[in-house]
Amino acid sequence: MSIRIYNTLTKSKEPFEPITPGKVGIYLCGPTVYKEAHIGHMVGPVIFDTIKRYLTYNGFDVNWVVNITDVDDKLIGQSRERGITMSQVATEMTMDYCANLLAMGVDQITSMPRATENMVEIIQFIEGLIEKDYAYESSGDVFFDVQKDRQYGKLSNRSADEQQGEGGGAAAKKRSASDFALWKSAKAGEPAWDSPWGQGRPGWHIECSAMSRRLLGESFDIHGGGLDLMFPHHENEIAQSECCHGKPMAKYWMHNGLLRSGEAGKVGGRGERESDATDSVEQAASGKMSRSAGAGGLRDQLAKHGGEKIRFFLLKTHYRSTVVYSEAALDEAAIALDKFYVFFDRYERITSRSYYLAAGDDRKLVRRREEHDDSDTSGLLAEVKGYRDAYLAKMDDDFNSGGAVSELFNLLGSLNKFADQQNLEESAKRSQSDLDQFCRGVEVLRELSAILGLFLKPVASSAAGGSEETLDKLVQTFIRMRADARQNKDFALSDRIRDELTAAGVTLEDRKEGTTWRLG
RNA sequence: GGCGCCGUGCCCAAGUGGUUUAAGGGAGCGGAUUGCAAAUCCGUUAUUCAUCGGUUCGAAUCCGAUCGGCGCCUCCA
Repeated sequence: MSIRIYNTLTKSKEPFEPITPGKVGIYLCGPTVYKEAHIGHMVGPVIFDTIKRYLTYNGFDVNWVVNITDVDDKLIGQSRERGITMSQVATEMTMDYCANLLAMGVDQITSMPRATENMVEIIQFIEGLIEKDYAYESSGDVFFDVQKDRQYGKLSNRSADEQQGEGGGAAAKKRSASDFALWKSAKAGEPAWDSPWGQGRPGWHIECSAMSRRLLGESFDIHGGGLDLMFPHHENEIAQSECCHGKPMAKYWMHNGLLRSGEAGKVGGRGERESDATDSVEQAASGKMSRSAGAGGLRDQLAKHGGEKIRFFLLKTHYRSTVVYSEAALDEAAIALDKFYVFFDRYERITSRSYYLAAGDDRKLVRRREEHDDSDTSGLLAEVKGYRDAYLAKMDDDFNSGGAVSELFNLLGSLNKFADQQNLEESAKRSQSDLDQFCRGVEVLRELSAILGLFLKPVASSAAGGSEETLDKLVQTFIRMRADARQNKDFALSDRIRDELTAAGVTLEDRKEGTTWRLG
């Protein structure tokens, strides 16, 4: 079974065959860094981070590029508003973006080129288009001549004359309304770069054509981005690159679904949105996730929920679907995730080792899928293999992370059941061979979840550093007091101790070999 | 208006021609376990996949119509 990818260009799933065997080039359209990111900006990075992990797991050498747009009208606007330079705005917001990516576990990006650092390449690219007569200069501006591109509109299935293009002052300079800017002349006081057409800055689309060529070549394997970028951005990228090079820009075009913000009280959903006659604030906020919709800062959301929860929440659903973001939906994801965290504690009780060390270091986790030893097919391991095969089949099918997650739950259930039945928590009753089987099953769980970028390292406890130890001592004291009460059959007192701890956020669990506790 | 996407149990969600008389998670209910819980396990909640027609030996999966939702056509990921 090989990997298949849904290609927007052909509207069908196609077998994945990279242009150069063994190597994969991916370009993902990144952010315009003028304001702090919101959760919607993380959908693409999270899914492509997962895609890269999966391709690496399958033995490919992946080069993943995410661009940073650091010159643009909105950036200029921010710099004026805040009284700092455009470059300062960009640097600040790029750092914010990168910090958010890391918090979400996105650490697979190979390079993040900035538009302003690629001016030479951009200008050369525009010159090439002018030479080939696909672009023209018009009093300091340069436009792409859409009429010259016979194939224009093939990605989004539109014809050139349907497109409005930029209006305003630029319209008068254009040969036809659908032409779009490659280079914009600078007005007084705007950041500008020297060019053959005078002082100015690049248009929105050209940086992606120029930087992808520099870093990935004239033709590369996968180009990705949000569904909203399909038109006009990606269409224009195709026009620029393919007219310039005379060959396909990217073999596979992938578009992720967009995030919507949902109203409180509803878990989410693809379809309905309740519409009241009154135009309430809540209603205005329920809809497309965008900066204007008051989606809430990602920074706050990350602080509140943690990156792993949000990542899991996004990966639970197929990347091409619309996801509705709400607190209720996130709470549900948290409950589901907890099943794994609870199991990791169980693993630790059984083996006296941290789950996070179960299969060596992280690099070993992302090994080639062929490296499996399936010679041992005894009871548990046969089941484990079944779930692993199902998991990989789901991922092979257009990176169906939602389906893959369900196999993770199946695997988890299998491991819990085995631990129950073979009394693995009671050292006197268990057998070494059962323990070995169990550990090998857990290694598979760790390996498969690593593909999704989950459970790679312990989630930072809400209690900071040193106070963690103090908290444990404190809780242990209560546990001892409660144990005494239980000895004396004073259940009223023992229950009160437990209830009050629960109210304080500490859950107790009585086990054969003693009482344990956890937060939450 | 043009171009697309979607409608699966109480909620979320995979599946897109037969191995599915439909995964997985949440919620509910019943049971095992527990002093009672928590956690875990077992059972249970869609003869049905918006509706109506059609194609087919066979459809949630293909085609058409209808209803409902969503996105893009404005430099929003």
